[in-house]
Amino acid sequence: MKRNSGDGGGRARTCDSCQSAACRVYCRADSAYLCVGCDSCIHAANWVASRHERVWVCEACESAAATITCKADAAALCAACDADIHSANPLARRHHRVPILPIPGHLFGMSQPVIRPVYHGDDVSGDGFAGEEEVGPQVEDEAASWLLLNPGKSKEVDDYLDLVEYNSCGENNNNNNPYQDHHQYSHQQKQNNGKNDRSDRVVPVQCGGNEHLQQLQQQQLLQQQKDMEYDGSKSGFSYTGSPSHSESGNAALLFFFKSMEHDGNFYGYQQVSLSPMEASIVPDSTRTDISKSHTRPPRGTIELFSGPPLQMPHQFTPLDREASVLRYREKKKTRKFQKTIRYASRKAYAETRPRIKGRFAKRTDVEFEVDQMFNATDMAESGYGIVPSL
DNA sequence: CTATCGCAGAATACCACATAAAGGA
DNA sequence: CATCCTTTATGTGGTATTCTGCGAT
Repeated sequence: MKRNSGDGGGRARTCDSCQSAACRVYCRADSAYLCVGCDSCIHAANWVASRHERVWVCEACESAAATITCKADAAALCAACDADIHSANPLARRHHRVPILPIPGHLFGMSQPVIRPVYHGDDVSGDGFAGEEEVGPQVEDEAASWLLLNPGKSKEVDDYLDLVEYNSCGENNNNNNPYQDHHQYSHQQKQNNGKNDRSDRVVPVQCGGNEHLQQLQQQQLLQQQKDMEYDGSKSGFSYTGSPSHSESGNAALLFFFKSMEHDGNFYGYQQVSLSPMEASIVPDSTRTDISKSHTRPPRGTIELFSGPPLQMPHQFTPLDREASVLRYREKKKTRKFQKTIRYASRKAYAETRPRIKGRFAKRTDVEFEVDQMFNATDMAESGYGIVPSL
């Protein structure tokens, strides 16, 4: 896990039991932070243990017990993060928040909240849309259709993602760790993306068992994928994701907002680049819903969303719907599509750095001296030194 | 109908190094 | 508690390479 940079906060707390995985729940009875696996082991051991009152760990800082649930964001937050996040802007202040409820039973099969990575920043930045867009009923439907999954759709999506089978797979797995399962899956997917093997494996191999059955499942999934992609295009919104910089692990998302289909034709699509830092401070249920309800993201992205088996949102009240649509519109207005430079100084250095075939090259002594001379001259002329960081 | 090829465009990897951030003294 | 030093992780851009989708054959 990358170290949080900037004002993002501290590191995720590790499980008090295994000391390795990131904790997800806080057991009040044991005063212990636990990962999903350990929680399952410990609290499924006996009836008394299962009655331990537990709460989710704050999804923002991942290091303190959550005290409130933000209904608008579908996120469990600690008091500090709640104050931080919901004082950011008037819209955030309007979020409906309630004291967090203890987790009943054990984690698997929970309806909410969904454990997922949290991104900080203020949503999809960028603005690829030329000018203001009209918000017509079509757009509203578009927003609603993706924001608010109805139970019927959930089933569809569930089927498509093969969640049922996948979940059961995870349960059958020896380590009982859905996080690891997911990671293994993504890793496997990476391994399989060679030119000679284009069959993006959806069904995890470790499920083992009948090879023929797996092939059949793969075929079905491919067909379902095709269907879903078509449906996604029709609804005017599909997305794919990729890490912008695999080296740094900085997983940026690439959202492709396919324009609405009119008269059976597509009118191009627009691309949104979203880095985790550009994503919203408030854990965004909208984005989460999108991630859950769309086509399987390509390699790289899956790691970003690695977590326990995906769960569909439980129930949306009219208030939730209104809030979600409102947030969707707000985001659409403030989208920025161009790349955001976080450190101008780094950009400046990168631009002046010597390159060989586009790659950064080592500076020779001569170049270094010349560079220093120029720097000295610049400082003398401008009175400024290094370009200040943003 | 399927397989293969070529092409175009998108996505990703790679590099060095300044700097932010964390931790220890 | 504040300061300094060391270590580690991150971010930056241009080009080459790889991947992917699609049409032609």
